[in-house]
Amino acid sequence: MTNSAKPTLLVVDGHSLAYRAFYALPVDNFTTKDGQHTNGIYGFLSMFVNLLKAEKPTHVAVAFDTSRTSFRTREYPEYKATRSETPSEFKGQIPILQDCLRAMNIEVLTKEDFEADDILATLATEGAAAGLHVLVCSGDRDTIQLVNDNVTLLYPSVQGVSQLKRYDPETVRERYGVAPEQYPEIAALVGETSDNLPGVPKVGEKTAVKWLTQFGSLDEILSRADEIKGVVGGNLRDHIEDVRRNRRLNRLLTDVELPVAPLDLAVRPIDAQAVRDIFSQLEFRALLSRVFEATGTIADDEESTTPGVAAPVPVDVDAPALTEWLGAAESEVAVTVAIQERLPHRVGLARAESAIEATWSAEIATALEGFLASESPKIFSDAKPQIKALRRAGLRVAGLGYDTIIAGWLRRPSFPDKTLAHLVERYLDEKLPEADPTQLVPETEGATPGQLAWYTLRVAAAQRDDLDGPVAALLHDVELPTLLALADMELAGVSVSHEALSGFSAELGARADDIAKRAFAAIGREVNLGSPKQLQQVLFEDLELPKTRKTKTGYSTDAAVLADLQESNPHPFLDLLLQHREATKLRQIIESLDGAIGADGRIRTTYVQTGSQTGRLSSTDPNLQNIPVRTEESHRIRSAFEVGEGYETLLTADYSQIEMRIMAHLSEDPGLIEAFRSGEDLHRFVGARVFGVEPSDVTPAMRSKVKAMSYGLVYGLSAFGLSKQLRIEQSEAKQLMLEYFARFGGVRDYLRSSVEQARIDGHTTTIFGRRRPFPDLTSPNRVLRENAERAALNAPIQGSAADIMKIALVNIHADLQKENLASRVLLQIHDELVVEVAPGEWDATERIVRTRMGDAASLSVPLDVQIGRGRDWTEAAH
DNA sequence: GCGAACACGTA
DNA sequence: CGTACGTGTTCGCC
Repeated sequence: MTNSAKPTLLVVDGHSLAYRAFYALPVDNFTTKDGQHTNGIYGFLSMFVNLLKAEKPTHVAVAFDTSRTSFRTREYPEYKATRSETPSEFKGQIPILQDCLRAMNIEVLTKEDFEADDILATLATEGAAAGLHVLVCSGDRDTIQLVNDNVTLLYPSVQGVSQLKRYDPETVRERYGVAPEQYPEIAALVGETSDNLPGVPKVGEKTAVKWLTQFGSLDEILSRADEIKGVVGGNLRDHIEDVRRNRRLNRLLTDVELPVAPLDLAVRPIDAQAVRDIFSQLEFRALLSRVFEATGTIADDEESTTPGVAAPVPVDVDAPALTEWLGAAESEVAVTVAIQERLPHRVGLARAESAIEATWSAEIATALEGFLASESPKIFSDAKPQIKALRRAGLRVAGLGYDTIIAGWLRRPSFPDKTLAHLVERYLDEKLPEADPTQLVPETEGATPGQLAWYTLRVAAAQRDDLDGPVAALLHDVELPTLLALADMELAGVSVSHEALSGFSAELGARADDIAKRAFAAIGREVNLGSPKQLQQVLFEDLELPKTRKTKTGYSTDAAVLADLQESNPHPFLDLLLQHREATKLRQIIESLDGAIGADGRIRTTYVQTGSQTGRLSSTDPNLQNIPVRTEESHRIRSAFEVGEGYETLLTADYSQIEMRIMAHLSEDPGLIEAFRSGEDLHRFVGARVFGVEPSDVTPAMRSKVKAMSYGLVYGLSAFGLSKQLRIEQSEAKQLMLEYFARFGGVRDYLRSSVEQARIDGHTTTIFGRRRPFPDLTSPNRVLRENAERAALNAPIQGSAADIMKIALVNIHADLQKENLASRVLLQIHDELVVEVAPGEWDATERIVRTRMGDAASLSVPLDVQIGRGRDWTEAAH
């Protein structure tokens, strides 16, 4: 019987081959959006798939080492001891690779205390005995000893893992000059540097083979070592014990006890959906079809359509048909509203096996109204703009059950899939039909609303499976209600006085021109003050001022640097430049705000709910979360934000020191908790402890130092950074931190342990279960790792604060509606809300806001809420 | 026209 | 060598 006719068992050393791939493939091309390295996984799978295709094994297993220690290291602790630490980027890939193999229904074998090669040896031996032809695939030369008439070794060539060289007994003899079973004897004499097994000095492959041919066996060589002359003979006699040890260690075990026998390893069909899911997480696309092809998988079940399957053509319905369709809907319905000129244009709906769509009309709106307002769960992809369009058409949406975009962001806040098209690729491995934007008359049709709803439904089904419990709760209880509140806030907008702004803009423009003239006079020529490049020429070459902090392209000219320069090398130009920057910046802000005022005198921002990695919102077009506040001039800008027509006053409400309170809660530091419970001014209290004085004796200088520290801690501030900010000696900053931690040791312990926990978990978690992955915490690259550490320090604190504010917002929004109040929340600026209060509603509104912000979370310290009232934003801030 | 780099506004 | 954002300008590139 020839080998090719026999059933074939393929056994693979997963560890050694993935390791080779890890070094062979450039990591840059194999990193997912959220930073997971995949080069080892990809390289291994690519080779593995080729093997399956070429060899068509009937039985398959992949073995892995469990750790670097085994019975060999116990016998000889130095075994492999010189190998450098396995890179963490590689280690992390192994469990994922194993998951991939399990999804492919490939047996993954490990055995505590044994190496993968011992598993291969055992399977090879047992497999051959069971009448199988065995293919051993390993990157470890010790496996050469396994080769015989029934066992062939596939060994990666120097070119990399894609080129495997076949070793049968004949090729081994050609290459090494001995029979396969004798190869370990050569290896014992020569030694193996990579395993830290020294051999006989000056003895290489050639000498070893010569001796073996001459004496017949290693035992014979060792017992007749006296007969060998010269230096090598002496070396041999001196290293006989090393050789004996090498031989003991390089003998692979063929009787490891395994949970499976070779005949149990028959290839099984892969779990197509599982493979699709894990590959999409790893962002492997082309590999998917190769796996399917090599494993003969036909992926045509209805849950998981093969790539390229066409979306159904939704039926275009009229209002009665729509009503009937909705009446028959028993499960969740996906909704897509196509928008034109900010109003609904067409609407698509999908539920299992059925997609419909309709052009917007009064009749369609009526048919939809009850369904949309009901609690019946509705699934969207990016619901907010659609809900806003429906609102403009007079329809309210309740029962928001799911949003694929928000869910995708919650799962991976680092790189949200911004569009349904991304999610369709990720979760379904299909392409969303897209209109060709370069064609006036597109050749390819974009997906219709009914098709988009259909895709949304299927993405949601696939996506929900890997949404953890706490994250699913966050989506349902916090994010989706927040989305509805934000839609109302965006629709409301905020009233801004064009008169107040335009006058101020002109004033600042004149001031900037005047400053510029004087600045030019100071240096004797005209430059573009807005060009850092030209400024560098002026400062560091013309004026020969000392070089400052380096940037990528030269030297910094930012405000901090200019202030430093002014102190060390006073020059009138420096101060004028700073003033010019301030005036032009302010003017620019005013101009853009003015331009954003709508016909009704209101500015409408867009909150990007998926806009941050921590859970915060962001605000764009225009950004209303960075309106100036610190200077006198900026108060004039905020004064332009005023109560709108039909309303009585503005209410501002902000959390005081919410991040420090969360720090107190999470760290359980008794001192910090006492600080907040005492009601004393936080920085005064902390200052008294740190400087060992009475609270009443804390000077403004002491207070500001401690304040900077407290805030800095939340960001992972170093002594260097603190000294820089406070303009004090680094030693003083260090001392300050030491004193701080001596008094508030719980804070230090918490900060340390939270980063350590994140390193173990691979992510941080907020009080409400929001997660943020941090793959770089185990990076050997110090810059990457330390950046990740600071971000991981901050994420649970900033994120918990964001959670709390969202919960407060949702509850306030609900209460205002419940009590039928016309007052409404307009703005959210991270820890502050701006509310427009209707006539006669101050008391009720103030009560709701104060209560709901105060009870949004139950921490071990109270949540303090400051409320202000006024006709405009500046006035209301006091 | 587009993107990178810089600068700077907020919490 | 302090986290999280968005926007405007300049400048080099295509």
